[in-house]
Amino acid sequence: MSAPGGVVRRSLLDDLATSMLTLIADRKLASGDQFESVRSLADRFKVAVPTVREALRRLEATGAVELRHGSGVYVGRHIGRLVLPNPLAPPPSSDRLIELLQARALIEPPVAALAARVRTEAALHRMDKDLTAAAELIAAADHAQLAEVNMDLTAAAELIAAADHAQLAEVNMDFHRSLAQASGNATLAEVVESVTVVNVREQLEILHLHGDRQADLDEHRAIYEAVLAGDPDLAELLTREHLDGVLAVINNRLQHPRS
Amino acid sequence: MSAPGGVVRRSLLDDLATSMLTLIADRKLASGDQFESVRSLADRFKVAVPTVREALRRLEATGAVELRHGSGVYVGRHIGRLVLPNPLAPPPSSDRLIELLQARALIEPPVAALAARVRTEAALHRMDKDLTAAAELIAAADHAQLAEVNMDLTAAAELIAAADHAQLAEVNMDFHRSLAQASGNATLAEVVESVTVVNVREQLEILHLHGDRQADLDEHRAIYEAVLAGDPDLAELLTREHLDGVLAVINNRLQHPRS
DNA sequence: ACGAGAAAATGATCAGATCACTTGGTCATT
DNA sequence: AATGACCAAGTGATCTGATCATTTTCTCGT
Repeated sequence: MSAPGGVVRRSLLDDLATSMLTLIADRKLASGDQFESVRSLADRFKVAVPTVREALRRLEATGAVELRHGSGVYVGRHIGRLVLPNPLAPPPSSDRLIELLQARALIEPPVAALAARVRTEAALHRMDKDLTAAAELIAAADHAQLAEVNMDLTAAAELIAAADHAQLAEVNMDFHRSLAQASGNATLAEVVESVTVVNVREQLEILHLHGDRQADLDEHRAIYEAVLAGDPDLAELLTREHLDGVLAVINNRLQHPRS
Repeated sequence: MSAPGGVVRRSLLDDLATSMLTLIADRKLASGDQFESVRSLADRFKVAVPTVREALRRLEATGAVELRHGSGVYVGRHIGRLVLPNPLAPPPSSDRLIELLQARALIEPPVAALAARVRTEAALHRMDKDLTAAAELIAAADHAQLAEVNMDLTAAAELIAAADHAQLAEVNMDFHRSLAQASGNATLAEVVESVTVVNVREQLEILHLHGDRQADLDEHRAIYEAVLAGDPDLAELLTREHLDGVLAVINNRLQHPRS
C-alpha cells in the first residue's frame, strides 16, 4: 500500500469533510434536508470560510451535499452511497457508448432475475409508474407528430419534439433504475444507476437511434410482467434480449449512419 | 429533464471545472502528469485563487486531479472515468457488506466469462503477477506465524501480521480488478473496481473472517487457469463459487461471531 | 563529487469585504 | 380577503491580498 506505516496525515480538509459528514449523520438528516450555513460551519469548526467551502465542494462532488445559491446547504441525493456516476464525465465516444451498453447487457439481466425473486412492493409501483409515464409521453408525441403532418414543421415544434425525446429517455432510464431497486440490493441499484444516469444527453441519442419507442415500451412492460409474476428466468431473458436488441441497433446505425 | 426550458445556468465554477478538464484533454495529459499551478490557473481563467481551488477540489473528489502540497497539481488516476467508488464512503455496516458481496457475486461471474473470451494479453500478465504477489505474502505470513509459535506473540508481531493481512487483501482485490480488465471493457472494469476498492479496511475484515488464505489463492489460480484456457463457462462457474463461498463464510460468521 | 543549507515554487489557510440570489414579510392595490 | 409589487434579511459566490507549510531546486562549502 501507499502508506505502510499506517499513519496517514489527514489534512485539515479531510477532517473537515468527514466531520461534516458525521455531523449530518448524527443529526439523522436525510436527502433534501437543509444542513447549515457556510458561515456557521466556519464558526463551528473554527476555520475560515474558503476552507469550509473547499470541503463542501468535495462533498458536493460526491453528491453528499448540495449548495443552493441564496438558500443554503442541503443534504444531497447520493449521501452514503458506495458507487457513484462521475458527475464530470465527458461525453462518451461511440466506442465508449457501446462498451457502456455491453456492460449493462451483462449486469442488468441477472439483476432483473433477482428482482423477480424479491420484487419489493414499492419498487413494483415505481416500475408501473414509469411505464405509465412513458406511455403518456409516447401518446403525446404521436399526437404532436400527427399535427405536424398537417401544419408546417416549425423549429419550435422540433424543439418540443426534442424535449419529449429527452423526457422519454429519462423515463426509460428510470424504469431500469426502478427494476434494479426491485432487487432489494442497494449496491446493485447504485451500480445500475451509475451506468444509466451517465450522460442522459448521450443516452438520448441512443433512443433517437433506436427509434422504435413503442417496441421499447412493450419490452419494458414484458419485463415488468415477468418480475411481477415472479419468473426470474423469463425476466432475465427478456432483459437480455431487450439490451442486446438496443445494442444491435446501435451497432448497426454506427456502421451505416444516416441523416 | 429537470430544466425543461433547456437554459441551464452554468455557474462560474461549472465552467471552470469543465474548462480545466478540456485543458487537460487538449494537452493530452495522462494520469500522473503535472498539470498547472493554482496561481497560473487563476491568471489563465481570470478568476481568484479560492475559486480555482474550489473547482480543483471538485475535480479532486472525482479523481480527475490530485493536489500535492508544495509540489503542484497533477492529473489523477480516475480521469475520464464514468463510474467511481465514493471516496468519502462511510464504513459499511455488516448488512451493507453482505449486500456488496451479493452484488459482486452477481456481476463478476459474467465478467469472468467475458474475460475468458477476450483475455487481453496485458491483463493476463497482471493477473499472474497478482497471484505471485499473493503467494509470496502468504509464504511470508506463514513463516512469521511459525516464528510466533516459538517466541512470544508480541504486540509488534501482531501489528506486522495485521499489515500483512491488509496487503494480502489489497492484492486479492487487485486480482479481481485485473480479471475485470481482462474483459477488455473499461466500463465493466470501472464497475468492478468500484465495488472492490470500497473501503479496503473493511474488506480486510472479510479476509480476516474468511481466513483460509491458501484456499482463496487456489480458487483465484483456478479462475486464472480457466481464463487462460479460454473457457468462459468454467471461469464463470469458478468465480461464482468463489464469491458465493466467501459470502457463505461471512454470513456464517456474522450469525455465530467469535473472538 | 557530495551533502547541508538557503532560496524559490507551490499548495494550504486565513481574514474581511462585496456582489448575487433566494426567501419571507410588508403593504398597497384590487 | 386575495393578489401582486416591493423591500430587507439570510445566504451562497467571488474577489483581494496576505501569511504559513511543504516540496523541490539551487548553491556553496568541504
